[in-house]
Amino acid sequence: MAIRKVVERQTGVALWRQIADRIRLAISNGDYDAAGMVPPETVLAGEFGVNRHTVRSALAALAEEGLVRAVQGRGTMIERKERVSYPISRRTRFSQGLGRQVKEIGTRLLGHAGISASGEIATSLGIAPGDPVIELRTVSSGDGRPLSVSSSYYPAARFPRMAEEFEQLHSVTKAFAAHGLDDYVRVSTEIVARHADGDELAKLKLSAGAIVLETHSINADLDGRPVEYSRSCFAADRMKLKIET
Amino acid sequence: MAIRKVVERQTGVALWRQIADRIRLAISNGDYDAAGMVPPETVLAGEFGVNRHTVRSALAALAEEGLVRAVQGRGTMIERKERVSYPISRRTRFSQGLGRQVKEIGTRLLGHAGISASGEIATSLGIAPGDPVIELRTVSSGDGRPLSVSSSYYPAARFPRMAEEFEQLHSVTKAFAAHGLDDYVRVSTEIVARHADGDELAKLKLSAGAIVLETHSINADLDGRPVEYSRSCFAADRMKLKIET
DNA sequence: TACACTTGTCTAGATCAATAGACATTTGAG
DNA sequence: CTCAAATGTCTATTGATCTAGACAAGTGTA
Repeated sequence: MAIRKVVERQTGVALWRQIADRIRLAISNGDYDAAGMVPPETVLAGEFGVNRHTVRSALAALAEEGLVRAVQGRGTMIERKERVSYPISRRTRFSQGLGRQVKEIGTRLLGHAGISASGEIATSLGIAPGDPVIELRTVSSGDGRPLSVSSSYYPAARFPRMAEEFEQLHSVTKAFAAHGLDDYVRVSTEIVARHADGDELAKLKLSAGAIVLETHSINADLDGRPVEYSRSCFAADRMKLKIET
Repeated sequence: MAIRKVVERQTGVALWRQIADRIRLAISNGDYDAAGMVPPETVLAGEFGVNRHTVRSALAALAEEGLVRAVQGRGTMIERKERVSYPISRRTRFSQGLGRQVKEIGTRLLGHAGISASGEIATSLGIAPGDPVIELRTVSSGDGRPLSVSSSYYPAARFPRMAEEFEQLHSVTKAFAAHGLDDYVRVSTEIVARHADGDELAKLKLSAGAIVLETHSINADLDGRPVEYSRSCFAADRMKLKIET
């Protein structure tokens, strides 16, 4: 059959990258599960209507990501296909949600700072502009692959030891508990998608041109008072967000 | 000051496109609101560390999108900056949610078909593989700009006249009501981000390399029986998703 | 072993992306 | 009016991307 899959020229996105993105999507959709392999280069070249060399560039990029492995004479095998599902609900907790999908979860503290709340941070936390907040910058990984980078903000008046507690306990939930807050719920989450900037590419170990899902979320205590405002960037080709309502 | 904003070379994404994406983001973040204009080409070229011609290519792409307008001698003015917020909650209804953000909302039926349920459709609707479902393909616009394309699936046994009713009433909620279903709720929504394919680029009138937010959502009646499974693609640079939990 | 099929490598040429510099044209302020 | 500042247009050059074709080398099957 050889359905012609459309790629566009002169758009500022190289053909090999468009094709790499399409193949990555097909792998993660399970389109090639039957064989466990990507179709031969000549077949892909035919489907996309490009030269075989262009397909090879795309496959080389995916091999660089560790997604596929080419073996001369046999073909190109799929090494990894999963896209981790991150559940968002009233009881969103980072490590719990990923649960069985990844064996080993790590959240590393990149840095922390005491700053004064500006526009969106103050609004989201329901405090006055200029009030002190504590900022935690973290990167989270699953099985060694970075999944997200976050900046989280906490009202310093209520959670003065947030940075130190988090450093010790490696958990926001436990750091809240150390301040006497036993429970909290997700109030709202905003989601946008965009291209990753240079800093995110480095921290998430992405190849440039990659997409991130950026979320702005607010957690509140059971009385509805905001306790955390958080901006996270998820590597879009490794994650999906699952909203439970 | 002239902070060096990072763009990466040899990544398969042209510099002018990376820069266009960054400027679009800055506009939508309101970074240039004070002046109502984009900084001069020479300044942008300095910030990004590229030639002025490269910046001009980026601005030309944004002008093509209708986001900015350049005037010789004056500068490049911002024409449009909003990103429509689409709320997702238990009571998600397309047109209600957009409400005051856009004046005029339209959902156009691209086509419909009677098909038999395959894997994900059957699973999501809780019916047997091979059972008949009705597929509606639609494109939704706000103030003339296309915002999303969707394929929605309904169990034909329960909603046999879905296509005809929708065609008449231009509303899923009303078409459900015509079948005797007065209320339904959003059960789950999965969100991934990826590059748009050729078909989506055309239907959403995007410039290639653009990003879409793809959602897979399930709506159910008040007894928890699924009534709709829907796959939607939102133009990521025009929309954000707001989750209320 | 012989063969079909696959990936790996090389060369050469065409087109696109980016840089560099020069100069024209328009606008708004003094 | 005069001038500075901004966008518009042109030429030339370099490097990246894509195409085209040929052949080498590894794999699995008959």
